[in-house]
Amino acid sequence: MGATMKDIAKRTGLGLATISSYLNGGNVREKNRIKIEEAIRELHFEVNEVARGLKTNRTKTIGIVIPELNNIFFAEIITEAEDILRSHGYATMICDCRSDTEREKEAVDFLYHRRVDGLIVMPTGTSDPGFQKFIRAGKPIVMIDRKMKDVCCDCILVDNEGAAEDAVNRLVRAGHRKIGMIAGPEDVYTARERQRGYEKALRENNAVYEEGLMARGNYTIAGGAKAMRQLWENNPDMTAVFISNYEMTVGAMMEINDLGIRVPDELSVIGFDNVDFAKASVPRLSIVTQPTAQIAQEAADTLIEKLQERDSAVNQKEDGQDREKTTVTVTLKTGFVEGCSVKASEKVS
Amino acid sequence: MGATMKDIAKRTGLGLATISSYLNGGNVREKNRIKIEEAIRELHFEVNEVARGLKTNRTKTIGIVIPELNNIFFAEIITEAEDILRSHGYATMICDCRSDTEREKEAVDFLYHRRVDGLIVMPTGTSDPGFQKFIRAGKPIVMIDRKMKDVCCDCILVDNEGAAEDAVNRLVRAGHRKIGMIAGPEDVYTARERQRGYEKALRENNAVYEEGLMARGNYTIAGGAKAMRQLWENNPDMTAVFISNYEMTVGAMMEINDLGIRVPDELSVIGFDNVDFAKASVPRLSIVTQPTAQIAQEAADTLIEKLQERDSAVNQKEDGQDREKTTVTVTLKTGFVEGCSVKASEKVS
DNA sequence: ATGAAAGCGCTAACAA
DNA sequence: TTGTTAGCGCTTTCAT
Repeated sequence: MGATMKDIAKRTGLGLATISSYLNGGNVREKNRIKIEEAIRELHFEVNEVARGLKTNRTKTIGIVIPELNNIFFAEIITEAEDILRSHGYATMICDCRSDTEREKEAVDFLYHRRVDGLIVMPTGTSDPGFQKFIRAGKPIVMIDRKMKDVCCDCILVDNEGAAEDAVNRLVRAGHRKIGMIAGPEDVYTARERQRGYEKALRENNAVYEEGLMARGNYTIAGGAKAMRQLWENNPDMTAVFISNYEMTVGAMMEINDLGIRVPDELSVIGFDNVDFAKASVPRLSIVTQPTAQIAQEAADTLIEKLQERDSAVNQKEDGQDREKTTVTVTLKTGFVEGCSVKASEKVS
Repeated sequence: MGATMKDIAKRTGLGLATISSYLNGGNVREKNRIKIEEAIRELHFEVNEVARGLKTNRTKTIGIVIPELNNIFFAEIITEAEDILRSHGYATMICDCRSDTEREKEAVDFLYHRRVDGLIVMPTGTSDPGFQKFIRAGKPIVMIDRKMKDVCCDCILVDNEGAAEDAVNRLVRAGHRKIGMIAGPEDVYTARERQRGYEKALRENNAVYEEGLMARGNYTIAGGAKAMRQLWENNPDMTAVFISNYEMTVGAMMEINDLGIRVPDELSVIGFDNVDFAKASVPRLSIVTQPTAQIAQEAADTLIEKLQERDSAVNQKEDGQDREKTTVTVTLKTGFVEGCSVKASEKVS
């Protein structure tokens, strides 16, 4: 179908090696360069990356495994990361595992068969779905958003604990004492972190911490709605609530509307992620924001760096052993967008 | 690094063809099957899909080109499609071209080099970014959401005109006469279709159609906000508005809140896409919904079918020529989710 | 700077 | 059913 290097060689009367050299930025006599370029144009030649991949044992492809593509937070990161990787010549194979550990395993396996050069992952569960295979094969992994005990790799995290702490502190500073939280599932890393921040803020401010002030929402819209209702019914004296992810923020707002709760007069609210939603809410929501673009940039950069390290290590085999597995963990700061959903309570401490 | 078929052959004392046959579901003597499976397990053998792809000229990979991954409508479709394709053994390479025709060209080229077997695309512009190359190579393309004159391929569309018409009709039936529309960019297929539906509904109902009642919002949040303000300022007697995509719906709602417009008392609103946002709005928005899962299913099915057709055509070469390029265009119905954002006006016709 | 030739891991004739 | 062999399109020594 398409022309191959052989065709170019024949057409130009040159050898295969010369064509290859030309294609890979090697030195070629001016005269030949022109001939080659002409032939390429006339024969519509395009490098076959598959063949190249077979030979070099590098597919120039990165696998991405995420819990949900259909989720703005993840989607924003992936968009950025894909863009950066592609600009470096890397294709990305995205696998959405629907927050299911079984599917996650399949996805990792799938990508392994496809011989991707590296992985960017947001692990769903707490146990390794097969990352070790990649590590053993010397293929770098960058973990995003969540950390994992038994897998040794680079991590790009967000200061979830700090974010939650800061949010709750803002409520405390506004004079609130009975502050509820809608937390995520216990088995999710970020959820635990955010919960810890909430508890820390309360402790340090000598505010009340009661079991009943924390409801779990499972990181879903429906979960957020249910948790909100539960909190509202069980805590008539609660004056503020901190919601710890986007989906639950949406769900909670739905429920708040249904219950006819006036924000911020009856209840102050701080949500999470998605500035657009926050701005379109009535009243505008105050929210914690995550640096999605930065996460993507760090992740892509880290991975590409590791990949290049590996490439050059092949050429100058000398340092084959002293390649210490130095892994980096970057923790990024969150942001805060002020809305009108927090009311200064009577007493300001 | 990993074991190859050769290793398995050596280990079992069998020939390469036998191993290959086993791997591809051929018949192998029970005794040998066991030996092979044992060797595979012990050597941790995994098929190298890259090598297989080189040989068969099939990468079992589908390219997806979309304007924005970071957009719920697209993301929902992609998630579904990826899932279906993967379950059929196809990997997907997603390229987000940021609604930029230049990037779109690059993406199509990129995927061509990667030798993907087929394409699912939502074209950004109106001219071919390189699809012909795929068609010429016999690689199927399925176009989603938008249609394109000069490219002959299967299309999965949505009845945009009907959707808009229906929405506006609802407003008319509720007694509205001065109905505004926030339309999308003129060069986007769906935008034109939706606008046509709006105009048709007005015409058929003898309602007023004035230039000033239509504002263009560019399919973005900011655009939607600006268009809303413009409509509101120029049409003091407008009692209802139809917003023709999700982002603009969000933007319009922000502006409505900022302007202090009471919905639906002062203004009735019908938005587009994203049920979650609609439900979380105050009041709950009435919206047009698109069948994202169905779109994905149709697209994936159509593509897979074409792919299989092509595969079997290779084996039974007889019908090489009578492979008519029969292309299908499916148009799916939209849905409507009733909220509380439409008020019955005084006079009901 | 260029050419010849070997081989990456697999599939697919063709033989046996 | 199984083994042998020849490539798929590229990169990469090793000569020249």
